[in-house]
Parts: sequence; C-alpha cells; structure tokens
Amino acid sequence: MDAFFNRLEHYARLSAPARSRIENAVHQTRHYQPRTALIRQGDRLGRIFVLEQGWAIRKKELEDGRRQILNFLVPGDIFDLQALINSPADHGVETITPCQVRSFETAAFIDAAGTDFTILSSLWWATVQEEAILREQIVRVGRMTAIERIAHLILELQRRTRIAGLGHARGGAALPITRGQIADALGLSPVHVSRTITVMRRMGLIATDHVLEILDPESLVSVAGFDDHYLHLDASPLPADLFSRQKPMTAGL
Amino acid sequence: MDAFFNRLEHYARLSAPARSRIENAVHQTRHYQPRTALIRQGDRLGRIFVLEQGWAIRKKELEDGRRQILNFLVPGDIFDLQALINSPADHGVETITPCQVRSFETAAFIDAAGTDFTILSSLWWATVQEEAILREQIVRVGRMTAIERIAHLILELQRRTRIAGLGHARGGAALPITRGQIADALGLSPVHVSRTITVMRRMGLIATDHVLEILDPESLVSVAGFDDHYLHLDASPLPADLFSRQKPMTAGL
DNA sequence: CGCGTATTTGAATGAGGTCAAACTGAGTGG
DNA sequence: CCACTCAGTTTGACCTCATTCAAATACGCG
Repeated sequence: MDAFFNRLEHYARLSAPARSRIENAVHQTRHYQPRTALIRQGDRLGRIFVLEQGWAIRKKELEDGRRQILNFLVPGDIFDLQALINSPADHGVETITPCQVRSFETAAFIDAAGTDFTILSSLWWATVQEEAILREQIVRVGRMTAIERIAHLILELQRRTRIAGLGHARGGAALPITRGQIADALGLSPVHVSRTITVMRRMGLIATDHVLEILDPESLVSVAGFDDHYLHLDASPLPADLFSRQKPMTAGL
Repeated sequence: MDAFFNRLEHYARLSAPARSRIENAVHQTRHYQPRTALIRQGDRLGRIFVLEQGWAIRKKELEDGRRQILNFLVPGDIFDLQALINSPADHGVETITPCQVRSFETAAFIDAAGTDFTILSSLWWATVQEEAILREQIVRVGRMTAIERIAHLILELQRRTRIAGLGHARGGAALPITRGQIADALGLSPVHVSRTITVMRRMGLIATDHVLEILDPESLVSVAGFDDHYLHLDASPLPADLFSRQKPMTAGL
C-alpha cells in the first residue's frame, strides 16, 4: 500500500485504525503489461482503483483515430472516485509502463472514508488536485507554445512524481514517456515534439538518454512560466471541525 | 432558488425538507454587472456560490496577458465545492452578463448535503459532470480543428442551458458570448473565430443576429463529431443504499 | 452625434503539421 | 553472435491552418 498511503499522507497523517480500514477494503492487486486498457470508455465501473506502481494515462479518442491524453497517472493516483455513480466511463485509462493496480470494493472504500475524517479529507484533496491538473492542462493546450507546453508538463510530472515518492530530490525526475505520448497529451505532432525536445536539449534544459531528465530546473521553470501553486503541494489538512457539526449521514434517509 | 433547485432535481427529486434545508443555508443573494470578478485567483473562499441568473466564466491568465477560459458557468452551476479546502483559488471566476449569485455558508451547506442523501447525490453528479466537461474541453482544444471546436462548444452550451431550463426545446439556444470569449475558450484568435463563424453561418448551421443561435442541430452535431454522453444527461440517482451501511461521520474523530 | 466595444475582411506571416526517409536501440530468433 | 523486426526518434522539405497586423464596418449607449 506504499504509494497510496504515501499519497494520502501527503495531505494528512493517517492513524493506525485508518490505515487498517483502508487495508481491509482492498479487493485485489494485479499486475499489467504496458498498453493494457484498465478502463474502457463505456465501461460501468464497480470498483475503485489505485495505481501502486507504474504509469498510466487517461485518454479520449475521436472517431478518426485522433487521440487526446487527458492526464498522466502516477503511483498513488486514484481512478475513479466517480465510480460511485453507476454511469458508463466517458474516457479510458491505459497503462504505459508495467503497472501494479489495487482495487477496492466501492462500499468498503466509502465506509473507510466515511468513518475517518482524515481519509475523507485526503480524498477530497486528491480530487481537488486532479481537477486543478485538468484545468492547467487546458491552459497548456489552449494558450502555450510548443516549448512552453512541454516544459510545463515536464515540471508538473516532476512535482507529481516527487509527491509519489519517486524521483530524486532536485531536478532529476526520470519520466518514462515517449514523444508520441507527449504529443497526444499536448495537442502537438510527434515530429514537432521531437524537434522541440531537441532544441530543449541543446539549451541544456533536459537530457534524453533513454528517459527524460531535467538538467536545469530553474531555466525550465522560466521557459514554462511554471507556477506550481495549482498542485497545492502545501496542502494542509481540512479544518478538523468542518464536518463535526454534521449529523450522521443516514439521518435523512 | 429556481436555477439551483432545477439543476439539483435534474439528478434526483428533492424532498420538501431537503429544499428547506438548502434554503436555510443561503447566506445572501447579490447582483453583479458583466465583467465583474466573482473569485480572483489567490482568493481564499469562505463561501459556496450558485449562479442563479446570467453567465460567467472560469479563467486563468498568463503573465503576458494570454487568457484561457476554462469553462462557462450557466444558471444552476456551483462554484466551488472545493472551497471546503482552505486553499487559495487557482483560477478566477468572472461574470460575462449581468448575474444573480447566491452564496451559502459552507458549514450550513455541508450540513444540508450530509443529512440528505438526494442532495449529496446531486452534488456528486454535478461534480462529476463538471470534471467531464473539463476533460472534453481538453479534447476540443488539443485535437479538434477550429470549426469542430466551435461547433462542439456551441452544442455543449446548448445542452447545458437546456438543463438549466433556459433555451428552447430544440436547436434554438441563444448563447450570449462574444467571438473573443469563444477564442479564449478554444485556444483560437478572435479573428479566426469570426472567419469560422462566418463559414458556419454560410453553411446554414447557425445564425448570428446579435446572439448565436443554432439553425441546423443535426449537421452541427455531425460537423463537431459531438457525442453528448460525457454530459451524463441521463443521470440517474445514485443507488440509494450506497451510503446506507455507513457509520456516522463523526465516529472516527 | 460620438465614443467604446465587437465584428468583419484582406494581406502577409508563422508555428506547427504532414510526408517521407534515415537512424537508433531493444528484443528475439536462427 | 548476427540478422531481423518493431517501436520510437530524428531530420529535411514542403504545406496549411491559424495568427498577426491593419483598416473598415457595425452597434449600442450616453
């Protein structure tokens, strides 16, 4: 449970009982090869999943094959809390590296969240953060140049892998993503991504010996106009009394 | 409370007590001129707001003035449930027409949601829908041509205004948005939006006598490749027993 | 009327796309 | 160990969709 606990504890310290509640909600753990569909568009989801190891993507595809990567999933990420609504998935999730995925019984998961405030609080933070990432993605794709988009995405992934407990302290995040994936995430062509990355390499911003690495974080931030505020890295626990006046959830039923 | 109730009841029928709980949570109602900032990036939010009348936008701005509209807000939309976390807003909200906005005490609002399952369920649906809209926005901006983006956005707004109880039964949604706003939403220049809309008008898809109106919904859908599934228009209530096994929320504190 | 804002149209420019070919590197099988 | 394959990357040449700049036009509104 390392990645998941690690993630939740980024937002709030979990008590021992809280941890065991979560552990008890686990349904199973599976391994997947790269390029495996974890959720297909149209699926009705009965479970909640957590990515424990590896990288995955959320994606949507158009009729004619055009593909848009909505977001990258890194260890500790949850998909999908919105499984609670019994509605077909409006997008797909697919592994891009070998992955370890844990699944939870929805009801048990909700029990755990509902009975422990720190869990609920952390889950809410995770949701807020994911939405913020989607919004920033819109800005990248809508209003940034190619080099800005790429630099910005690299920095976001570096921050996120740091939270996930991967990646090194400074610069050196190693991102296992291809030019084609970057292109599909940023609304560019693979060819242009390649060209732009070559430029960035020549500028000394990054290195690309097999995986992408950050060499000059400061300059990269400046190229991207990157402000990591939207990631809420300084997440503080919700005020502990936020729900305290609340009656039991079942009161209204 | 028309727009808000109307919206919530799109997802689940509200009981009379549920309605009055919501009504009691209202803090105040205010009117705003167009181009008024409702939330400024960096604000810490103490309230939850509902747009009762008029249109607004969520937006982010880059240092050099480039602007990205993340989403349009129509009557019945909530901003922001994420106010629960006491964190500075990572984006702004601004009126684009005269607006009526209702604000809620966060605690009272949570009380209402926590004590009534239908309210909670509807709020969750609204959150899921908003996230889906953000994802679709990424696809538009990342992978669609100018005419596809515009047609797609028009159709989304038409569907959403229909939920909001505005707009007419078929085609005729009247959208009070300018070329410049469309451009900032879709990552285009106002000039090109103007050109493209001219083309669409000549194709008989839309009319633009002061407000934008849909003339030929079917062709527009085909031009946009529009599949309204992501809007979850067929929202059904959450399974009523979803939370029923749950212990009181305070149990873990 | 006169001012500010939005829209339209034209002409020139440019960022990024497409097509195509060469190159790299990690398997994999002979 | 080498040949072969397959996926990813790089580079060049050309093209196109959308941007920019600029000027003209329309539209409230005081």
